Parts: sequence; structure tokens; C-alpha cells
Amino acid sequence: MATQSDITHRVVESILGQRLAPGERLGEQALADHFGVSRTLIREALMQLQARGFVEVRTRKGWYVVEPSLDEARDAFAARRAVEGGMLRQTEGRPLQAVIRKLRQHIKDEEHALDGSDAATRAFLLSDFHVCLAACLGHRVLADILRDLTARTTIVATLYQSSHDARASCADHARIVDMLDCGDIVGAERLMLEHLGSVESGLGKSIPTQSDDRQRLRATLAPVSKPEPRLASG
Amino acid sequence: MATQSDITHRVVESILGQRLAPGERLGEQALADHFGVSRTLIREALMQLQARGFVEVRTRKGWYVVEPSLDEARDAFAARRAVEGGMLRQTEGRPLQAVIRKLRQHIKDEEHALDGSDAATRAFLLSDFHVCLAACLGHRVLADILRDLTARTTIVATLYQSSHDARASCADHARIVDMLDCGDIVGAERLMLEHLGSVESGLGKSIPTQSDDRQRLRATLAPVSKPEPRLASG
DNA sequence: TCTACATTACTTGCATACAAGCTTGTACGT
DNA sequence: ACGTACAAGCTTGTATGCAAGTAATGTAGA
Repeated sequence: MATQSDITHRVVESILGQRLAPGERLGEQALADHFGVSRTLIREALMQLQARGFVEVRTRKGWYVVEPSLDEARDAFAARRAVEGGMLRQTEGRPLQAVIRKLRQHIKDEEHALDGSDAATRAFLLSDFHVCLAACLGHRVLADILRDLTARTTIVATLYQSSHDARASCADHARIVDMLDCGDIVGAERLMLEHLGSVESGLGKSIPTQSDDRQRLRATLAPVSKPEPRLASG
Repeated sequence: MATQSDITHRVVESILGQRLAPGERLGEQALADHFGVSRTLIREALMQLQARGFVEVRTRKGWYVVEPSLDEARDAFAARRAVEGGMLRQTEGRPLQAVIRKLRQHIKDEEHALDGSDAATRAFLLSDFHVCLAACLGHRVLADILRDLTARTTIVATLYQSSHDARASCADHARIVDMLDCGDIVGAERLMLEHLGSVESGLGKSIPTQSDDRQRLRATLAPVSKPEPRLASG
């Protein structure tokens, strides 16, 4: 049997692993059946996820993974730049040996995932680096905030099919840690901002999947039939 | 009749207005009666507030407004420094006229509240300045984050009886906006960090109000009886 | 008088039941 | 043949009921 935290964890994990697509519908009964609990528990979990900005409810229609607009996507990245940049700047003058050691280990995990693991693990670890950075620096609140923020930008990346390579992200991470190791905090902040910028810049290359069901359906069905749309009589 | 958002809003407002004390118990039935709804809705609202870090549940005992430890209190302020500092730094090179106009209006509201309004309005407006700053800069996500973060530090201030004066905070706000008006972003950031630091430094002067109901009761009843505390044997 | 224990009242945890509304399918009328 | 109206099924929204556990109270015994 599953508890609320199990449910929320699993959903967030699925989002971070890009297995839950934006706009995807989350039926209460379906989730209840899946987790073997009643709808009550599912609703309570969904409420928490709603408060954290992961899902939204359309009254009497259902729960959906959020689909940020391009503006909202940019806003999420701007928030991450502010938070992560500010966080790094605040570390000035602190001992960072232990932090760097843990981060290097994390990067090793990332590299290992680049070769063998599945895409979900890869996406998760790349996001988790930023959470881990906050946690290693002793920022519990910021770690929580970044967990949600990175999830949000992961949704964005899924939605707008970010072209940014996992390998490039991992290399960015390594460079950031190297810079920290040099004691160059300002440089690390600059690299971090560049990193986030390059991930963001991979966006918007492709037309976003439309939130509207009609438009999504149209986009989905468009390529299959011949130029002349003939789907009515079926 | 009240909806969930009404309930969460009211609770958050009460926290921002320092009318809900940390450690205060929130009975489901009591809230349900107060808002004229069933416990189901109350629970869903409390779940959202839990996800946002405002309340916690002790199994089969009840819901309580969180009581951050001194460490957690410092962490919350550190988070605010990172977020608000980083946010200001990211504004470099942007037009700020409209922003400054709105913030000046907000400060006027604060000053007006200093004279006439009740303590709740005063506390709310002082916190809201920071949310307003984020919102004016176009940061929706950061505004949401700061709403929760300022609420958390408000709880902290209530718990540790921050000695920081409302009038001083308002003056700080005015100086920050003045600095923005000069186009000195770095200076504004510095003032903001100092402002947050001075609010934080007002903490820990007094022993925190004890979470335990008995001890709270003692604190409540202390002044009425004579110096010699004689309530133990009861 | 103090302590150990049983009982009682109360609170949360969870599931179920019912109400309200949207979507879809069908039949009827034009 | 087309459009509209109506009805059935499915989904969410909300309330209620019961189970499980905790704290408090009262009572009996030493």
C-alpha cells in the first residue's frame, strides 16, 4: 500500500525523469487503482503537487501535468538563474572541500548514467545536481525550492523539446565544480548562469505541443494522412 | 461558503499578519466549523499548506503551524538573501521606471499603515514589499516563492520575537527603491542584504516561545499570578 | 496521598457514498 | 441529410461514516 509521500514522490520522479509529459491527464480513479488506495489519498497528494506547481485541476474535467507557456518557461529559467546565482554568490568565503568532494561524486554518477542508464535516470541526475549543490552548501530550503524549480524546467524542456545535450550539461557541471575548486566563486556563478542560459536557449526551436486538446489532436493526426485531410467519414 | 483557496489564503494571511502563532494547533473540525465546510476540504487545504512548509501534521494528534528551529530560521533567511540578492542582480540593465513607481506607492501604503492600521496589516505589508518587488520585476515564480519564504521568516520573527522595528524596515525599503532609482543595482542588492541581515539579527534575543502546550499555557498565565511560579503541582 | 490502570472522549486517517457537471452517443424532428 | 435535444456514463467535488490511535479523566488499590 502506498502513502501520500510515496505518491507525490513517484509523480515528481516521473516528471524529473521525463516520463510524465506536460498536459498528460491524471485520472483520480486510475491513480487510485494503480497505487491501491482510495481517491481521497490521491486527491490529497494531487493537492500537494498543485501547491508545488506540478499539476493543475480543471474543474470537473481532471488533473493535468502543467504546460507552461513560453513566457512561463522563460520565467522559470529566470527564477533559477536568480536563485542559483544568488546562492553561489552567498558562498563566498566558506570552506568548500567537502562540498566539492560530494559534487565530484555526483558528476561521476552522471557520467556513468550517460553511458549505461536509461533516459529517466539521466534526466533525473542532471536535475539533481542543482538540488545537490544547494543541499551540500547547507541550504535546506533552497534545496527544496530547487527541487521544484528544476522539475518545472524539466517539464519545460520536455514540452519544448530542448535540444540541449545531456553530455554537455554534465560537462558544464564539471566545469562549475572545477571553478569552485579554484576558489573562484564569481567564475562559478558565471558558468552556472551560462549553463542555465544554454539549456534555456535550446528551447523554442520547435513548436510547442499545443495545450488545447483540439490543436494537439490536429498536430498528432496531421502527418499520418495524405495531404488532403480525410478523416471525417471514419 | 468557502473554497480551498479561500482557506489557504486566509491561513497564509493570518501567518503573514502574525495572528497565527507558530506551534498553534489547527483542529480539522474547528476549521471546518469556522469555514462552514466539511473536514475533507480542510484537509485538502492543509495538505497544500503542508507542501508549502507552513504547517505540519503529527499523526493522530493534529495540525500545527511550523516552529522552525534556530538553524531552520537562519536557513530561511539565508534562502531569502540568495533569492532576493540574485533577483536584484539579474535586473541589471532593465528599465525600472514603472517598477519604481509601483514600489513607491507600496511604501506609501506601508507608511500609512505605520500610523493608523493594525499590527496585522503592518506586518503583512512589510512582507508584501518583497513579493511586490519580485512581481513588479516580472518574476511570477519568484513572487510565489517569496510569498512562501517571507511567510516563513514571519513565522520565525513571531517565534523568536524579532526586535526589528516596522518603521526601520519601511525606511530600509525606501532606501532600496531610492538606490534602484539611481540605477545602482549593486547598491540596492547590498542594501537588501543588509536589510535582511538586520531583520535576522533581531532574532534569538529572547528564548523562543515553547511549543509545548503546557509551557504555552504557563507563559499565557504567568503574568496574572504572583512572581513565585506555583502551578507545577497541578 | 500517591500511583497504576481502565475507561472515555476526542482527533486524525482513510474509504465510501452521494451530488454535480461534462462528454459522448443516440434518437428524433426538420 | 443535417442539426438539435435528450439521455447515459464517466469524472470530479464534497460530505459523511467508521476505524485507529492518543490524551485525559476517573477509580481502585496500596
